[in-house]
Amino acid sequence: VLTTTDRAMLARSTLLKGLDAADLEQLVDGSSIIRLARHQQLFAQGDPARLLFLVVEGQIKLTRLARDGNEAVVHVFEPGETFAEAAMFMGGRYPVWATAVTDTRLIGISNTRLRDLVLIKPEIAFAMLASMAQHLKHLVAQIEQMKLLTTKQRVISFLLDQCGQTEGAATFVLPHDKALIANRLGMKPETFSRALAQLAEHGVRVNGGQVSVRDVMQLAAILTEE
Amino acid sequence: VLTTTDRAMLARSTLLKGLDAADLEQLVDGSSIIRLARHQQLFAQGDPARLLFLVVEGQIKLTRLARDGNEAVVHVFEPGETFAEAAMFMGGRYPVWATAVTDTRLIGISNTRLRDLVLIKPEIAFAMLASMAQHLKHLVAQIEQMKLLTTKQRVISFLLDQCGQTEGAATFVLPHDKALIANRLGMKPETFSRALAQLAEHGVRVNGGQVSVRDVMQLAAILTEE
DNA sequence: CGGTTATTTGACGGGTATCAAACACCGTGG
DNA sequence: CCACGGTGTTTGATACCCGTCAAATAACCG
Repeated sequence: VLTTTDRAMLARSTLLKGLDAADLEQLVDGSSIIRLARHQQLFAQGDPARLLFLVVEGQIKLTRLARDGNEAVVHVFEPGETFAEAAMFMGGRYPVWATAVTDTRLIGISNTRLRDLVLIKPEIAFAMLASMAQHLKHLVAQIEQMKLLTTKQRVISFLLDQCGQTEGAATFVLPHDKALIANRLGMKPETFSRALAQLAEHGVRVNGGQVSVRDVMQLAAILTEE
Repeated sequence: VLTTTDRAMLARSTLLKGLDAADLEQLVDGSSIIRLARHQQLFAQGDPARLLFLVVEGQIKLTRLARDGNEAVVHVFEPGETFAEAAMFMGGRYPVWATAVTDTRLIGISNTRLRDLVLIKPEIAFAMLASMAQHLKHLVAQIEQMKLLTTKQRVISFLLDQCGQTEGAATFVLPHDKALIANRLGMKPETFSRALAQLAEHGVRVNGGQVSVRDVMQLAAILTEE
C-alpha cells in the first residue's frame, strides 16, 4: 500500500538513492506502511530487530529509559530520514525505544531483504555505511555539546541550528515540545524556559513555538565570548 | 615492516576477521606501522582521512576541543580495536582529534584499499557495518549515562565495567590517568576523586591505580536505590 | 466552558565547578 | 643518597548553577 509519493521518498533517501528500479521494487515488496498516533510506540528496547525505517511524515524519537522512569532522548528523526539500520548488526535487537512524537507515517523495510541486496550490490553497503557515519557524527556532536558547553550555550547552539542562517534576522518554529527540546539538550524544561527568557536581552523573542532572532551573527558571537 | 604478531592481530580484529589470506595480504601491502610517544598526536580534526587504524599496543583517545582549550573525550581505544572507519564516509575528514595516551604502536590501513576490497567482498562490508554499529552503541550508552545518571552513579557504573564480574570481590587497575577517566565520565578530576573517596564506605578501596571492590553485587545495588 | 496538558515563574537546597594549596609520586641530576 | 622540579592527585573553602518542588498561568481540545 505504498503510494507513489512513498516510493519517491524511498528512492531519494540517503540510504537507497542510487538503487535502480528493479532493486528498489524488490525492497518495496518486503516493505510495509506503518501509522502511529502521537505518543504511540514503534518498538521497545530489546525487541528483535526485523525492520529498519524511513520516516515519511511526523517525527520519531529514540530514547533510553532509566529505572526511575526518566528518559534520555538520543535522537529525533524527521521525514526523509532512515533509522535503525544499525540494529541488524547489533545482535538483532533494538538498543533503544522508538516513539512517535506526533502522528507519524513510516515505511518499514525488511532487514533480510536489504541484507540480500547488499550482497549483490556492494554500493548499497557504502550508502549504509555513509548513513551510519552520519549518525555517529550526530552522536559525537551531542557528546561534545554536553561536555563542553554550558546550558546557555547549548540553547544558543540549538537555536542557531534551527535558523539555518549565518547572519541577519531569522524566524522559525520550534520542531516540537519545549520539554522534548530540553531533554535533547540535556536539561530540565524549567531550565530551558529560563534560558530562553534570558536570551531576550540578546534579541531572541519566543511566542509559543514561534521564535525570532534579531541578529543571528550577534547571537553566534555569544558562544565564543561566554 | 609488520611482524607476524601484527598480522595475527589484524586477522583477529572484528573488522577483518573472516578475510582470507590473499585479501589480507593485499591490505597489509597498503598498510604501515606507526609509533607514537605518549601525548603525541596521530591526526587532527579536519585532517584528510586517508587511513583507518588498528591499535596494536598502547591507547588512543579521540577528543573534541572547545575554544577555551577544554577537551571532551569521545572514546579511548585499546589494543585490538579499530577506529576511524567512519571517516571515509564523512566527507573524507576526521571529525575528532586522535592522541596517544601512552606510548602506542598501531597499524594504518589504506582507505582506498579497503574500499576496493569491499566492492569485491561484500562480507567485509558487513564487518565494517558491525564495527560501526558497535561504536554507535558505545556513544548511545555514553549519552544515556550523561543524561540519566548522577556523578556518583557514573563512577560506580564505570568501576563495575572495569571489574568484569557480576559478584564477589574484585581487583583491577585503572586503565589510565584519573583525570582522563574523569573526562570520560563527564566530570572534573576533583569531583572524580571525591566520588571515589565517598565510595570507601561501600567497600571500594583505591591505592594509586589499584582498585579493589569488596562486593561487586553490593556495589551494583547502589545504582538502583540511589 | 471545564478539564487536561504545556509552560512559566518563584523559592530553595544540593551538587559540582572553580580556585587554591597541600601532598604524593617519580625520574633526573647533583 | 638526597635534593629537586614536574606531574598527578587529594583536600578544603566558596560561589553559582541547576534540579526540585510548588503554584500560577497559559494554551489546547473536546
